[in-house]
Amino acid sequence: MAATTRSTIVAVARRANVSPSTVSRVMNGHTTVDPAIAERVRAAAQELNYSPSPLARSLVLGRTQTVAILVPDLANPTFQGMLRGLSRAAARSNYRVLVADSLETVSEESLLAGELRRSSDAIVLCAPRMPADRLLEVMPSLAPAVVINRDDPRLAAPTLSADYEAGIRPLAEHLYDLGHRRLAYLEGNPHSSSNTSRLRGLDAFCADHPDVSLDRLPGGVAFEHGYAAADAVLASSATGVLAFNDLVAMGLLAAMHERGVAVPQDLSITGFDDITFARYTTPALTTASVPDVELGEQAWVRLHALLVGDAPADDVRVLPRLEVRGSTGPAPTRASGAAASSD
Amino acid sequence: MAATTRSTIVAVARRANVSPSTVSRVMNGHTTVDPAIAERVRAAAQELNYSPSPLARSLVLGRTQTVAILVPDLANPTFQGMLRGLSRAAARSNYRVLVADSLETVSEESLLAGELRRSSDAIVLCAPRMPADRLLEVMPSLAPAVVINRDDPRLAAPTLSADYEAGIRPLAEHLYDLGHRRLAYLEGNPHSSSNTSRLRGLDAFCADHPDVSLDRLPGGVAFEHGYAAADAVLASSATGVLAFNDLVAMGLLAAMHERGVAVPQDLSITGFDDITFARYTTPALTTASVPDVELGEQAWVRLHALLVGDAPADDVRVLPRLEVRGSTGPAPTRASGAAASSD
DNA sequence: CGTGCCTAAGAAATCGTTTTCTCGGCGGTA
DNA sequence: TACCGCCGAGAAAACGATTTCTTAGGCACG
Repeated sequence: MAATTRSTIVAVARRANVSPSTVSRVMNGHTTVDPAIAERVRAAAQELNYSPSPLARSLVLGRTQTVAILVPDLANPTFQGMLRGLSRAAARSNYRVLVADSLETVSEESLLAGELRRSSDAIVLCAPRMPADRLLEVMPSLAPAVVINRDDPRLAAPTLSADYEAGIRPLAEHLYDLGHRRLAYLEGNPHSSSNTSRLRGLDAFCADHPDVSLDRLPGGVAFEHGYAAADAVLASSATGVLAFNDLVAMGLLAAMHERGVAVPQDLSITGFDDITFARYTTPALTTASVPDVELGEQAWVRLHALLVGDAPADDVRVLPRLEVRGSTGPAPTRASGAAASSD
Repeated sequence: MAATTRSTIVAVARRANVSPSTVSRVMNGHTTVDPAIAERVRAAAQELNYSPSPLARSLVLGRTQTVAILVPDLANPTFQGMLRGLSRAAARSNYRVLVADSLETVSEESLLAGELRRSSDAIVLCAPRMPADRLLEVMPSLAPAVVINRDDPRLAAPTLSADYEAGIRPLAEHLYDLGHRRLAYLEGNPHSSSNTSRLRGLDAFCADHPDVSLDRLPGGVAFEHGYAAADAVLASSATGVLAFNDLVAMGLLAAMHERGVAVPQDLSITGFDDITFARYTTPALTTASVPDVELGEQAWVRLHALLVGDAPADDVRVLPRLEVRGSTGPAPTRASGAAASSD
């Protein structure tokens, strides 16, 4: 019968008439023990429905068989993808994943990271809004750790990132090739590293195309932010809009639909990330594809190397791939332009 | 200076010239200790950058400050929502979340659940495909635990569920009211409880409407399954399709679009769950809304009650809410029917 | 002035393992 | 036959905290 109280190693030892050491040895198959005794121990363990306490093991072994991941927002499909990639890859090595999202609390992010790290063996840090100096400050206490989407060269930890700076350019060029000259960028969080990266890319683009005007508009990171930005977009008289990410683009898309603004005839919209659902919007979203699941998997590969002391694998820097779909089209002629044309 | 090696409680004790007991007392504020000494201890702790090992605490306190959640598929937005709800609610009580998805390995699901449970204080079990008897068998060893979407009355654990049986009926009635008489149901996993629940609901519906014919077609749980079912749907000559969930519906939608079948003019399609993206498809998806995030939050409420020994809150059984959007419309007249009309 | 209680801090037990360390016995060789 | 070395199993230390148990000292009261 299964013991009502959790059975311990000494219970098994008593039942098999051996010492706890021997039970441990049998369970872990470390040293060679007399086959007869081993069998007796296994039987006793079975009867008592014994399995070693992970806690006690962790304490003495110094490893928890757990990795943590901190993401800014569990509602964002991109971070969900990273979590999924990490979780599945780690599971293959019999590691579990401790998850937390920091929501909007940038201030306590580093404390949270520390706590997570202390109850796991390693951590994946995805904190686009944490100030660079603070990040550098806490990193040593977080090791082993990998960082996602922070490209500060001073970071000692392995880094996985998408090259947002280079990745946004093809989107802009795409719009340019379609004849768009008045563009708007719906910003993400102003202080996030991924936002500033995109801005750098766009600045470079503008420098190469003096005939383009680019408006920076307040945006955000989710549907509602894109939705709320609709009026500002129309007021800007831009014909092409680069949204911070797919969610923002979808929100904008919905708002434009409600206002009767035709996409892409009156207005072209691009997203970023290529979340699964980007191809199912109306029209399907032109975007730049970031392999989130793969980033999560690769994060595990880096972490695993750190954990077993292997030579650290190279940093990963993926180039987002332009994905042209229906939400972008030729720039409207001046006459048939969007409602905002002032004359 | 921060110690290079993790500082322990005895290090702090030595530095403050007190016993480890006193340090512990100060850190936890349990007994009253001399203010001067307390200050000395705090200073020492600060200087050594000390924070107690969660592992050691867990071992002696018998709680890990962690809850686990097992979901069948981390890629499914519904389970992501539950995870999010759980994680955020638990975080408010300073609990962390250990996450795992069982993917397609039903066989090892109960082992995985046990492992997860043993390294946490409680578990949320979301295992729609685990056989009922096996579920009943493992539940005792998993307590404290809550179960999501299993309505077996023999279950001792608190249960959170959506009433799929009752919830699918309004969808069917909706199609019926639109004139559809030939319906098809794209099944989920045949052995999943949520699939059989829907089937029960549909059977009842059919019993009340003898003039309706319902085809059961093999489907699945993800985009690709819905996509792949397109030909079978057309061959069935159904005018209204109830997909197992929104993902399947979206896959079907895409396939129909490619085939030039107009939705809802030629074919009406409904989903289930009302994932965030359901309103952004073309046309937007008629579906039944399940509050996944709230289910996750309520799971935490139940778990928390169990953990602190409160009276268990009532089981939750939510009724999915019909959400009519653009993917359903009047049944086509016989002449203008879908491509499958054989003449 | 002595006894008793209360407080505050240290000593030691505990949580459940793993892993040295130690010791007894056995076999092989000189 | 005696000794050395090895092997298998138990004893004990360690992991890093918390918490009971103990004890010393101070204060109040008789």
